[in-house]
Amino acid sequence: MISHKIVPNVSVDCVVFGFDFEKLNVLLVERELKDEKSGKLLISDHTLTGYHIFDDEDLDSAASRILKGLTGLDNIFLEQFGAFGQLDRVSSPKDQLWLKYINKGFADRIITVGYLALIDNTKVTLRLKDRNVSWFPVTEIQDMEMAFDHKFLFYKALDALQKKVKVEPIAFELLPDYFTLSQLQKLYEALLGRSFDKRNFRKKVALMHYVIPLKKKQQGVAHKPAQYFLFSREVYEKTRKGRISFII
Amino acid sequence: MISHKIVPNVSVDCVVFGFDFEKLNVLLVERELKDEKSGKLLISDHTLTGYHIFDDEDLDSAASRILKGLTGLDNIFLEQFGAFGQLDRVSSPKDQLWLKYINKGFADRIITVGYLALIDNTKVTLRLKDRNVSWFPVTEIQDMEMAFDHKFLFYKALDALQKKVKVEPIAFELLPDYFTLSQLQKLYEALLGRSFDKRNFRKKVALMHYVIPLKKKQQGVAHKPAQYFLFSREVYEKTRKGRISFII
DNA sequence: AGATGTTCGTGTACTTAATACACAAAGTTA
DNA sequence: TAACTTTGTGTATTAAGTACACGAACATCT
Repeated sequence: MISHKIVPNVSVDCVVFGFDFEKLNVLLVERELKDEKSGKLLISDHTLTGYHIFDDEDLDSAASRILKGLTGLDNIFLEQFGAFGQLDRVSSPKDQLWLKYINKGFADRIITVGYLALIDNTKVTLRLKDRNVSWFPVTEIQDMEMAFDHKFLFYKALDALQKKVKVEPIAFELLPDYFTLSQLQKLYEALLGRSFDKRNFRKKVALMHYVIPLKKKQQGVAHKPAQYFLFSREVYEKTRKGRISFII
Repeated sequence: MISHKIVPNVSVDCVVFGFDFEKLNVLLVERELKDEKSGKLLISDHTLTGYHIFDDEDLDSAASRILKGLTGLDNIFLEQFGAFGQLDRVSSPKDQLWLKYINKGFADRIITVGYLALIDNTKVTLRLKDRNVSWFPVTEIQDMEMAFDHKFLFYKALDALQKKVKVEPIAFELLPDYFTLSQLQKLYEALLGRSFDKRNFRKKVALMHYVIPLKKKQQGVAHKPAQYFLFSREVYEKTRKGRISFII
Protein backbone atom coordinates (compact mmCIF):
# COMPACT_ATOMS: atom_id res chain seq x y z
CA MET A 1 0.00 0.00 0.00
CA ILE A 2 1.12 3.51 -0.69
CA SER A 3 2.12 5.80 2.16
CA HIS A 4 1.35 9.10 0.44
CA LYS A 5 4.43 10.72 1.83
CA ILE A 6 5.88 12.58 -1.10
CA VAL A 7 9.49 12.98 -2.08
CA PRO A 8 9.68 16.76 -1.99
CA ASN A 9 11.93 17.52 -4.94
CA VAL A 10 10.85 14.99 -7.52
CA SER A 11 7.81 14.60 -9.75
CA VAL A 12 6.85 12.75 -12.88
CA ASP A 13 4.93 14.23 -15.79
CA CYS A 14 3.24 12.06 -18.39
CA VAL A 15 2.74 13.08 -21.99
CA VAL A 16 -0.04 10.77 -23.08
CA PHE A 17 -0.51 10.23 -26.81
CA GLY A 18 -3.52 8.74 -28.54
CA PHE A 19 -4.59 8.18 -32.14
CA ASP A 20 -8.16 8.53 -33.36
CA PHE A 21 -7.53 7.06 -36.86
CA GLU A 22 -7.25 10.59 -38.16
CA LYS A 23 -4.67 12.44 -36.15
CA LEU A 24 -2.33 12.20 -33.19
CA ASN A 25 -3.65 13.64 -29.94
CA VAL A 26 -2.32 14.41 -26.51
CA LEU A 27 -4.13 14.30 -23.20
CA LEU A 28 -4.29 17.54 -21.22
CA VAL A 29 -5.91 18.60 -17.99
CA GLU A 30 -7.68 21.90 -17.68
CA ARG A 31 -6.32 24.23 -15.00
CA GLU A 32 -8.64 26.97 -13.76
CA LEU A 33 -8.44 29.33 -10.84
CA LYS A 34 -11.10 31.94 -10.08
CA ASP A 35 -10.81 34.84 -7.70
CA GLU A 36 -13.16 33.94 -4.84
CA LYS A 37 -14.68 37.40 -4.50
CA SER A 38 -14.78 38.82 -8.00
CA GLY A 39 -15.22 35.51 -9.75
CA LYS A 40 -12.61 36.69 -12.22
CA LEU A 41 -10.59 33.98 -13.99
CA LEU A 42 -7.04 34.23 -12.73
CA ILE A 43 -5.73 31.17 -14.48
CA SER A 44 -7.13 29.23 -17.41
CA ASP A 45 -4.79 26.95 -19.24
CA HIS A 46 -3.77 23.30 -19.51
CA THR A 47 -1.26 20.99 -17.89
CA LEU A 48 0.20 17.60 -18.50
CA THR A 49 -0.76 14.90 -16.08
CA GLY A 50 1.82 14.61 -13.37
CA TYR A 51 2.41 14.40 -9.68
CA HIS A 52 5.07 14.02 -7.07
CA ILE A 53 6.45 10.59 -6.43
CA PHE A 54 5.84 8.90 -3.11
CA ASP A 55 8.67 7.75 -0.93
CA ASP A 56 7.85 4.09 -1.35
CA GLU A 57 7.39 3.88 -5.09
CA ASP A 58 9.88 4.11 -7.90
CA LEU A 59 9.61 6.41 -10.91
CA ASP A 60 7.91 3.95 -13.23
CA SER A 61 5.36 3.08 -10.57
CA ALA A 62 4.56 6.73 -10.03
CA ALA A 63 3.92 7.19 -13.73
CA SER A 64 1.80 4.03 -13.86
CA ARG A 65 -0.18 5.18 -10.85
CA ILE A 66 -0.96 8.50 -12.49
CA LEU A 67 -2.04 6.83 -15.72
CA LYS A 68 -4.15 4.28 -13.91
CA GLY A 69 -5.97 7.10 -12.16
CA LEU A 70 -6.52 8.85 -15.44
CA THR A 71 -7.51 6.01 -17.72
CA GLY A 72 -8.31 3.05 -15.50
CA LEU A 73 -5.75 1.03 -17.47
CA ASP A 74 -2.71 -0.90 -16.32
CA ASN A 75 0.07 -1.96 -18.65
CA ILE A 76 0.20 1.21 -20.63
CA PHE A 77 3.29 1.70 -22.77
CA LEU A 78 5.54 4.07 -20.85
CA GLU A 79 8.99 5.37 -21.49
CA GLN A 80 11.13 8.15 -20.10
CA PHE A 81 12.10 10.95 -22.43
CA GLY A 82 14.17 13.02 -20.02
CA ALA A 83 14.62 14.64 -16.64
CA PHE A 84 14.12 18.36 -16.32
CA GLY A 85 15.42 20.59 -13.60
CA GLN A 86 15.68 24.16 -14.85
CA LEU A 87 15.68 26.63 -11.98
CA ASP A 88 12.74 28.57 -13.41
CA ARG A 89 10.48 25.62 -14.19
CA VAL A 90 7.72 26.68 -11.82
CA SER A 91 8.54 30.29 -11.15
CA SER A 92 6.20 32.27 -13.42
CA PRO A 93 3.72 34.39 -11.43
CA LYS A 94 0.80 32.32 -12.70
CA ASP A 95 2.44 29.08 -11.63
CA GLN A 96 3.44 30.47 -8.24
CA LEU A 97 -0.14 31.59 -7.68
CA TRP A 98 -1.35 28.13 -8.55
CA LEU A 99 1.11 26.42 -6.24
CA LYS A 100 0.07 28.71 -3.39
CA TYR A 101 -3.57 27.95 -4.14
CA ILE A 102 -3.28 24.17 -4.13
CA ASN A 103 -1.14 24.55 -1.03
CA LYS A 104 0.40 21.12 -0.84
CA GLY A 105 3.71 22.30 0.49
CA PHE A 106 5.69 21.26 -2.56
CA ALA A 107 9.28 22.42 -2.66
CA ASP A 108 9.93 25.17 -5.14
CA ARG A 109 12.83 23.26 -6.61
CA ILE A 110 11.24 20.36 -8.42
CA ILE A 111 13.01 18.03 -10.81
CA THR A 112 10.54 16.26 -13.00
CA VAL A 113 10.98 13.05 -14.92
CA GLY A 114 9.10 13.06 -18.21
CA TYR A 115 7.31 9.93 -19.39
CA LEU A 116 5.75 9.43 -22.73
CA ALA A 117 2.75 7.15 -22.76
CA LEU A 118 1.05 5.58 -25.76
CA ILE A 119 -2.47 4.42 -25.39
CA ASP A 120 -5.03 2.67 -27.48
CA ASN A 121 -7.86 5.19 -27.71
CA THR A 122 -10.44 2.51 -28.26
CA LYS A 123 -9.81 1.03 -24.82
CA VAL A 124 -10.06 4.09 -22.65
CA THR A 125 -12.65 6.33 -21.08
CA LEU A 126 -11.15 9.29 -19.34
CA ARG A 127 -11.85 10.14 -15.77
CA LEU A 128 -10.26 12.46 -13.30
CA LYS A 129 -12.39 13.68 -10.46
CA ASP A 130 -13.10 17.43 -10.42
CA ARG A 131 -10.91 18.18 -13.42
CA ASN A 132 -11.59 18.30 -17.14
CA VAL A 133 -9.35 16.01 -19.09
CA SER A 134 -9.45 15.79 -22.85
CA TRP A 135 -7.64 15.05 -26.07
CA PHE A 136 -6.01 17.80 -28.13
CA PRO A 137 -4.53 17.34 -31.60
CA VAL A 138 -0.77 17.69 -31.36
CA THR A 139 -0.88 20.20 -34.18
CA GLU A 140 -2.85 22.60 -31.98
CA ILE A 141 -0.56 22.63 -28.97
CA GLN A 142 1.56 25.33 -30.51
CA ASP A 143 -1.10 27.98 -29.87
CA MET A 144 -2.24 26.84 -26.44
CA GLU A 145 -1.47 28.31 -23.06
CA MET A 146 0.19 25.76 -20.87
CA ALA A 147 1.26 25.55 -17.25
CA PHE A 148 4.85 25.48 -16.01
CA ASP A 149 7.26 24.24 -18.68
CA HIS A 150 4.70 21.78 -19.96
CA LYS A 151 4.67 22.99 -23.51
CA PHE A 152 8.42 22.50 -23.61
CA LEU A 153 8.04 19.04 -22.12
CA PHE A 154 5.37 18.19 -24.65
CA TYR A 155 7.64 19.02 -27.57
CA LYS A 156 10.48 17.05 -26.03
CA ALA A 157 8.15 14.08 -25.77
CA LEU A 158 6.93 14.47 -29.33
CA ASP A 159 10.49 14.65 -30.55
CA ALA A 160 11.44 11.53 -28.62
CA LEU A 161 8.39 9.75 -29.99
CA GLN A 162 9.20 10.66 -33.58
CA LYS A 163 12.74 9.40 -33.22
CA LYS A 164 11.76 6.21 -31.50
CA VAL A 165 9.02 5.33 -33.92
CA LYS A 166 11.56 5.12 -36.72
CA VAL A 167 13.60 2.59 -34.88
CA GLU A 168 11.23 0.46 -32.85
CA PRO A 169 7.75 -0.92 -33.42
CA ILE A 170 6.07 1.18 -30.76
CA ALA A 171 3.50 2.78 -33.05
CA PHE A 172 1.35 -0.34 -32.63
CA GLU A 173 0.77 0.69 -29.02
CA LEU A 174 -1.47 3.42 -30.40
CA LEU A 175 -3.65 1.03 -32.38
CA PRO A 176 -6.25 -1.49 -31.30
CA ASP A 177 -5.39 -5.18 -31.28
CA TYR A 178 -6.27 -5.43 -34.93
CA PHE A 179 -6.14 -2.75 -37.53
CA THR A 180 -6.02 -2.22 -41.29
CA LEU A 181 -2.95 -1.26 -43.25
CA SER A 182 -4.50 2.07 -44.15
CA GLN A 183 -4.93 2.81 -40.47
CA LEU A 184 -1.31 1.89 -39.87
CA GLN A 185 -0.23 4.14 -42.71
CA LYS A 186 -2.34 7.05 -41.44
CA LEU A 187 -0.78 6.57 -38.02
CA TYR A 188 2.77 6.79 -39.35
CA GLU A 189 1.79 9.81 -41.38
CA ALA A 190 0.34 11.49 -38.30
CA LEU A 191 3.35 10.58 -36.21
CA LEU A 192 5.94 11.77 -38.66
CA GLY A 193 4.05 14.59 -40.32
CA ARG A 194 4.61 13.34 -43.85
CA SER A 195 2.85 11.07 -46.30
CA PHE A 196 3.78 7.71 -47.75
CA ASP A 197 3.07 6.05 -51.03
CA LYS A 198 0.53 3.32 -50.47
CA ARG A 199 2.23 0.59 -52.47
CA ASN A 200 5.66 1.31 -51.10
CA PHE A 201 4.36 1.46 -47.58
CA ARG A 202 2.71 -1.92 -47.98
CA LYS A 203 5.83 -3.37 -49.53
CA LYS A 204 7.69 -2.44 -46.36
CA VAL A 205 5.05 -3.80 -44.08
CA ALA A 206 5.18 -7.04 -46.04
CA LEU A 207 8.79 -7.39 -44.92
CA MET A 208 7.75 -7.04 -41.29
CA HIS A 209 6.76 -10.58 -40.60
CA TYR A 210 5.41 -9.56 -37.23
CA VAL A 211 2.54 -7.69 -38.87
CA ILE A 212 0.27 -10.60 -39.49
CA PRO A 213 -2.86 -10.71 -41.63
CA LEU A 214 -6.02 -12.06 -40.03
CA LYS A 215 -8.92 -13.79 -41.73
CA LYS A 216 -11.19 -11.00 -40.52
CA LYS A 217 -12.27 -8.15 -42.76
CA GLN A 218 -13.94 -4.85 -42.14
CA GLN A 219 -17.73 -5.00 -42.09
CA GLY A 220 -20.40 -2.46 -42.89
CA VAL A 221 -18.13 0.00 -44.67
CA ALA A 222 -19.35 1.65 -47.87
CA HIS A 223 -16.43 0.45 -49.93
CA LYS A 224 -14.25 -2.56 -50.47
CA PRO A 225 -13.62 -3.88 -46.96
CA ALA A 226 -10.04 -3.93 -45.71
CA GLN A 227 -8.28 -6.86 -44.17
CA TYR A 228 -7.32 -6.72 -40.52
CA PHE A 229 -3.79 -7.24 -39.28
CA LEU A 230 -2.24 -7.81 -35.92
CA PHE A 231 1.14 -6.93 -34.43
CA SER A 232 2.99 -9.79 -32.80
CA ARG A 233 5.69 -8.67 -30.42
CA GLU A 234 6.74 -12.27 -30.06
CA VAL A 235 7.47 -12.63 -33.75
CA TYR A 236 9.15 -9.24 -33.72
CA GLU A 237 11.56 -10.24 -30.97
CA LYS A 238 12.39 -13.47 -32.76
CA THR A 239 12.93 -12.08 -36.22
CA ARG A 240 14.44 -8.67 -35.70
CA LYS A 241 17.73 -8.19 -37.41
CA GLY A 242 20.38 -5.74 -36.37
CA ARG A 243 19.01 -3.24 -38.84
CA ILE A 244 18.09 0.21 -37.74
CA SER A 245 15.75 1.75 -40.20
CA PHE A 246 12.25 0.89 -39.25
CA ILE A 247 9.98 3.10 -41.25
CA ILE A 248 11.20 5.76 -43.70
CA MET B 1 28.62 31.42 -7.47
CA ILE B 2 27.43 28.14 -6.10
CA SER B 3 25.73 27.96 -2.72
CA HIS B 4 26.62 24.34 -1.93
CA LYS B 5 23.20 23.69 -0.50
CA ILE B 6 22.26 20.35 -1.95
CA VAL B 7 18.87 19.21 -3.18
CA PRO B 8 18.43 16.25 -0.88
CA ASN B 9 16.76 13.73 -3.16
CA VAL B 10 18.47 14.28 -6.47
CA SER B 11 21.90 13.45 -7.85
CA VAL B 12 23.55 13.12 -11.21
CA ASP B 13 25.90 10.32 -12.23
CA CYS B 14 28.19 10.62 -15.21
CA VAL B 15 29.31 7.68 -17.31
CA VAL B 16 32.40 9.05 -19.00
CA PHE B 17 33.61 7.30 -22.14
CA GLY B 18 36.98 7.65 -23.79
CA PHE B 19 38.78 6.01 -26.71
CA ASP B 20 42.50 5.26 -26.75
CA PHE B 21 42.65 4.29 -30.47
CA GLU B 22 42.40 0.66 -29.44
CA LYS B 23 39.35 0.22 -27.27
CA LEU B 24 36.51 2.02 -25.58
CA ASN B 25 37.07 2.90 -21.93
CA VAL B 26 35.06 4.25 -19.06
CA LEU B 27 36.21 6.43 -16.22
CA LEU B 28 35.76 5.03 -12.71
CA VAL B 29 36.66 6.20 -9.24
CA GLU B 30 38.13 3.86 -6.69
CA ARG B 31 36.14 3.50 -3.48
CA GLU B 32 37.98 2.19 -0.45
CA LEU B 33 37.08 2.01 3.20
CA LYS B 34 39.37 0.55 5.85
CA ASP B 35 38.44 -0.38 9.38
CA GLU B 36 40.26 2.17 11.54
CA LYS B 37 41.44 -0.32 14.13
CA SER B 38 42.13 -3.52 12.27
CA GLY B 39 43.09 -1.86 9.00
CA LYS B 40 40.93 -4.43 7.28
CA LEU B 41 39.49 -3.45 3.92
CA LEU B 42 35.75 -3.12 4.38
CA ILE B 43 35.01 -1.77 0.93
CA SER B 44 37.06 -1.90 -2.23
CA ASP B 45 35.28 -1.30 -5.46
CA HIS B 46 34.55 1.39 -8.03
CA THR B 47 31.94 4.05 -8.62
CA LEU B 48 30.84 6.31 -11.40
CA THR B 49 31.49 9.98 -10.94
CA GLY B 50 28.45 11.65 -9.50
CA TYR B 51 27.20 13.99 -6.86
CA HIS B 52 24.11 15.69 -5.57
CA ILE B 53 22.86 18.73 -7.38
CA PHE B 54 22.93 22.11 -5.70
CA ASP B 55 19.81 24.15 -5.24
CA ASP B 56 20.95 26.88 -7.58
CA GLU B 57 22.13 24.83 -10.54
CA ASP B 58 20.20 22.81 -13.06
CA LEU B 59 20.90 19.20 -13.98
CA ASP B 60 23.15 19.87 -16.95
CA SER B 61 25.19 22.33 -14.91
CA ALA B 62 25.64 19.80 -12.14
CA ALA B 63 26.95 17.26 -14.62
CA SER B 64 29.26 19.83 -16.20
CA ARG B 65 30.53 20.84 -12.80
CA ILE B 66 31.41 17.26 -11.94
CA LEU B 67 33.20 16.73 -15.24
CA LYS B 68 35.06 19.98 -14.96
CA GLY B 69 36.34 18.90 -11.55
CA LEU B 70 37.38 15.57 -12.95
CA THR B 71 38.99 16.55 -16.22
CA GLY B 72 39.51 20.30 -16.12
CA LEU B 73 37.53 20.56 -19.35
CA ASP B 74 34.46 22.59 -20.21
CA ASN B 75 32.25 21.86 -23.19
CA ILE B 76 32.30 18.14 -22.85
CA PHE B 77 29.65 16.26 -24.82
CA LEU B 78 26.94 15.38 -22.35
CA GLU B 79 23.59 13.74 -22.73
CA GLN B 80 21.04 12.21 -20.39
CA PHE B 81 20.38 8.52 -20.72
CA GLY B 82 17.74 8.16 -18.03
CA ALA B 83 16.55 8.86 -14.51
CA PHE B 84 16.75 6.12 -11.93
CA GLY B 85 14.80 5.88 -8.73
CA GLN B 86 14.58 2.25 -7.63
CA LEU B 87 13.87 1.99 -3.92
CA ASP B 88 16.88 -0.21 -3.32
CA ARG B 89 19.44 1.82 -5.26
CA VAL B 90 21.61 2.55 -2.23
CA SER B 91 20.45 0.00 0.28
CA SER B 92 23.04 -2.78 0.14
CA PRO B 93 24.95 -3.15 3.44
CA LYS B 94 28.18 -2.06 1.76
CA ASP B 95 26.60 1.07 0.35
CA GLN B 96 24.89 1.91 3.62
CA LEU B 97 28.20 1.57 5.42
CA TRP B 98 29.79 3.90 2.93
CA LEU B 99 27.04 6.50 3.23
CA LYS B 100 27.37 6.40 7.01
CA TYR B 101 31.13 6.79 6.70
CA ILE B 102 31.07 9.81 4.39
CA ASN B 103 28.37 11.23 6.62
CA LYS B 104 27.05 14.01 4.43
CA GLY B 105 23.47 13.67 5.53
CA PHE B 106 22.18 12.54 2.14
CA ALA B 107 18.61 11.33 2.06
CA ASP B 108 18.28 7.60 1.65
CA ARG B 109 15.84 8.06 -1.21
CA ILE B 110 17.92 9.41 -4.03
CA ILE B 111 16.79 9.75 -7.61
CA THR B 112 19.76 10.01 -9.93
CA VAL B 113 19.88 11.39 -13.42
CA GLY B 114 22.35 9.55 -15.62
CA TYR B 115 24.52 11.46 -18.05
CA LEU B 116 26.76 9.96 -20.64
CA ALA B 117 29.84 11.98 -21.44
CA LEU B 118 32.18 11.53 -24.39
CA ILE B 119 35.64 12.91 -24.13
CA ASP B 120 38.67 13.22 -26.31
CA ASN B 121 41.33 11.27 -24.44
CA THR B 122 44.12 13.25 -25.97
CA LYS B 123 42.94 16.46 -24.30
CA VAL B 124 42.56 15.31 -20.73
CA THR B 125 44.65 14.64 -17.66
CA LEU B 126 42.66 13.19 -14.83
CA ARG B 127 42.60 14.69 -11.42
CA LEU B 128 40.43 14.19 -8.42
CA LYS B 129 41.87 15.03 -5.07
CA ASP B 130 42.32 12.13 -2.67
CA ARG B 131 40.72 9.60 -4.97
CA ASN B 132 42.08 7.32 -7.65
CA VAL B 133 40.41 7.84 -10.97
CA SER B 134 41.24 5.79 -14.01
CA TRP B 135 40.15 4.33 -17.31
CA PHE B 136 38.77 0.81 -17.60
CA PRO B 137 38.02 -1.00 -20.84
CA VAL B 138 34.26 -1.37 -21.18
CA THR B 139 34.74 -5.07 -21.85
CA GLU B 140 36.10 -5.54 -18.32
CA ILE B 141 33.26 -3.91 -16.41
CA GLN B 142 31.30 -7.13 -16.40
CA ASP B 143 33.62 -8.71 -13.82
CA MET B 144 34.14 -5.68 -11.62
CA GLU B 145 32.64 -4.88 -8.25
CA MET B 146 30.77 -1.64 -8.38
CA ALA B 147 29.05 0.63 -5.91
CA PHE B 148 25.31 1.20 -5.66
CA ASP B 149 23.54 0.45 -8.93
CA HIS B 150 26.45 1.82 -10.90
CA LYS B 151 27.08 -1.28 -12.96
CA PHE B 152 23.47 -1.19 -14.03
CA LEU B 153 23.76 2.49 -14.88
CA PHE B 154 26.92 1.83 -16.84
CA TYR B 155 25.20 -0.72 -19.05
CA LYS B 156 22.26 1.60 -19.59
CA ALA B 157 24.67 4.28 -20.70
CA LEU B 158 26.53 1.92 -22.99
CA ASP B 159 23.29 0.82 -24.52
CA ALA B 160 22.17 4.40 -25.09
CA LEU B 161 25.55 5.20 -26.61
CA GLN B 162 25.39 2.27 -29.01
CA LYS B 163 21.94 3.27 -30.18
CA LYS B 164 22.77 6.92 -30.54
CA VAL B 165 25.98 6.33 -32.42
CA LYS B 166 24.06 4.65 -35.22
CA VAL B 167 21.86 7.62 -35.70
CA GLU B 168 23.92 10.72 -34.94
CA PRO B 169 27.53 11.69 -35.53
CA ILE B 170 28.53 11.74 -31.89
CA ALA B 171 31.38 9.27 -32.22
CA PHE B 172 33.60 12.13 -33.34
CA GLU B 173 33.41 13.51 -29.80
CA LEU B 174 35.70 10.66 -28.82
CA LEU B 175 38.37 11.53 -31.36
CA PRO B 176 40.87 14.36 -31.52
CA ASP B 177 40.26 17.26 -33.90
CA TYR B 178 41.82 15.35 -36.71
CA PHE B 179 42.04 11.63 -37.17
CA THR B 180 42.64 8.95 -39.78
CA LEU B 181 39.94 6.79 -41.31
CA SER B 182 41.44 3.70 -39.72
CA GLN B 183 41.08 5.36 -36.33
CA LEU B 184 37.48 6.20 -37.12
CA GLN B 185 36.83 2.63 -38.17
CA LYS B 186 38.45 1.22 -35.03
CA LEU B 187 36.30 3.55 -32.98
CA TYR B 188 33.08 2.33 -34.57
CA GLU B 189 34.23 -1.23 -34.15
CA ALA B 190 34.93 -0.61 -30.47
CA LEU B 191 31.63 1.16 -29.98
CA LEU B 192 29.50 -1.43 -31.67
CA GLY B 193 31.48 -4.54 -30.89
CA ARG B 194 31.72 -5.69 -34.50
CA SER B 195 34.08 -5.25 -37.41
CA PHE B 196 33.67 -3.51 -40.73
CA ASP B 197 35.14 -4.12 -44.12
CA LYS B 198 37.68 -1.42 -44.83
CA ARG B 199 36.61 -0.59 -48.35
CA ASN B 200 32.92 -0.55 -47.54
CA PHE B 201 33.49 1.52 -44.45
CA ARG B 202 35.37 4.09 -46.48
CA LYS B 203 32.72 4.08 -49.15
CA LYS B 204 30.22 5.14 -46.49
CA VAL B 205 32.44 7.76 -45.03
CA ALA B 206 32.87 9.18 -48.51
CA LEU B 207 29.13 9.84 -48.54
CA MET B 208 29.43 11.82 -45.32
CA HIS B 209 30.48 15.14 -46.73
CA TYR B 210 31.09 16.44 -43.24
CA VAL B 211 34.10 14.17 -42.84
CA ILE B 212 36.62 16.28 -44.64
CA PRO B 213 40.12 15.30 -45.77
CA LEU B 214 42.98 17.55 -44.73
CA LYS B 215 46.24 18.11 -46.54
CA LYS B 216 48.08 16.77 -43.49
CA LYS B 217 49.40 13.23 -43.33
CA GLN B 218 50.72 11.08 -40.55
CA GLN B 219 54.43 11.53 -39.91
CA GLY B 220 57.07 9.23 -38.55
CA VAL B 221 55.05 6.04 -38.85
CA ALA B 222 56.79 2.93 -40.12
CA HIS B 223 54.38 2.37 -42.96
CA LYS B 224 52.49 4.30 -45.59
CA PRO B 225 51.27 7.42 -43.80
CA ALA B 226 47.53 7.94 -43.50
CA GLN B 227 45.68 11.07 -44.40
CA TYR B 228 44.02 13.08 -41.65
CA PHE B 229 40.35 13.99 -41.66
CA LEU B 230 38.23 16.37 -39.70
CA PHE B 231 34.58 16.32 -38.67
CA SER B 232 32.63 19.47 -39.48
CA ARG B 233 29.45 19.81 -37.46
CA GLU B 234 28.57 22.83 -39.55
CA VAL B 235 28.58 20.84 -42.77
CA TYR B 236 26.73 18.05 -41.04
CA GLU B 237 23.90 20.34 -39.96
CA LYS B 238 23.63 21.77 -43.44
CA THR B 239 23.68 18.55 -45.39
CA ARG B 240 21.91 16.03 -43.21
CA LYS B 241 18.98 14.36 -44.89
CA GLY B 242 16.04 12.86 -43.11
CA ARG B 243 17.74 9.50 -43.27
CA ILE B 244 18.19 7.45 -40.17
CA SER B 245 20.87 4.90 -40.71
CA PHE B 246 24.16 6.44 -39.81
CA ILE B 247 26.63 3.64 -39.63
CA ILE B 248 25.78 -0.03 -40.28
C1' DA C 1 71.52 0.11 -51.14
C1' DG C 2 68.35 -3.09 -50.75
C1' DA C 3 65.23 -6.29 -48.41
C1' DT C 4 61.61 -6.67 -44.83
C1' DG C 5 57.56 -5.40 -42.40
C1' DT C 6 53.50 -2.69 -41.83
C1' DT C 7 49.53 0.01 -42.77
C1' DC C 8 47.30 2.76 -46.44
C1' DG C 9 44.22 3.35 -50.20
C1' DT C 10 41.54 1.72 -53.90
C1' DG C 11 37.40 -0.98 -57.65
C1' DT C 12 34.14 -4.29 -59.36
C1' DA C 13 30.36 -7.49 -59.42
C1' DC C 14 26.26 -8.82 -57.09
C1' DT C 15 22.30 -8.42 -54.10
C1' DT C 16 19.02 -5.91 -51.61
C1' DA C 17 16.26 -1.85 -50.55
C1' DA C 18 14.08 2.73 -52.01
C1' DT C 19 11.30 5.34 -55.05
C1' DA C 20 7.86 6.68 -58.59
C1' DC C 21 3.66 5.69 -60.48
C1' DA C 22 -2.20 3.86 -62.11
C1' DC C 23 -6.15 0.95 -62.21
C1' DA C 24 -9.48 -2.86 -61.50
C1' DA C 25 -12.16 -5.07 -57.55
C1' DA C 26 -15.39 -5.08 -53.58
C1' DG C 27 -18.30 -3.26 -50.97
C1' DT C 28 -22.42 0.54 -49.64
C1' DT C 29 -25.90 3.94 -50.84
C1' DA C 30 -29.26 6.32 -53.71
C1' DT D 1 -27.94 -0.59 -61.69
C1' DA D 2 -25.18 3.49 -61.45
C1' DA D 3 -22.37 6.29 -58.45
C1' DC D 4 -19.18 6.48 -54.81
C1' DT D 5 -15.37 5.25 -51.98
C1' DT D 6 -11.51 2.74 -50.36
C1' DT D 7 -8.88 -1.57 -51.07
C1' DG D 8 -5.19 -4.13 -53.03
C1' DT D 9 -1.73 -4.95 -56.36
C1' DG D 10 3.33 -4.76 -60.07
C1' DT D 11 7.06 -3.00 -62.70
C1' DA D 12 10.96 -0.31 -63.92
C1' DT D 13 14.69 2.60 -62.21
C1' DT D 14 17.94 4.24 -59.00
C1' DA D 15 20.55 4.06 -54.72
C1' DA D 16 22.68 1.61 -51.09
C1' DG D 17 24.75 -2.67 -48.97
C1' DT D 18 27.95 -6.48 -49.18
C1' DA D 19 31.87 -9.48 -50.43
C1' DC D 20 36.42 -9.57 -51.71
C1' DA D 21 42.63 -8.69 -52.95
C1' DC D 22 46.68 -6.16 -53.98
C1' DG D 23 50.12 -2.52 -55.16
C1' DA D 24 52.00 1.88 -52.92
C1' DA D 25 54.43 4.42 -49.25
C1' DC D 26 56.92 4.81 -45.43
C1' DA D 27 60.43 3.26 -41.47
C1' DT D 28 63.73 -0.01 -40.01
C1' DC D 29 67.21 -3.45 -40.17
C1' DT D 30 71.33 -5.44 -42.26
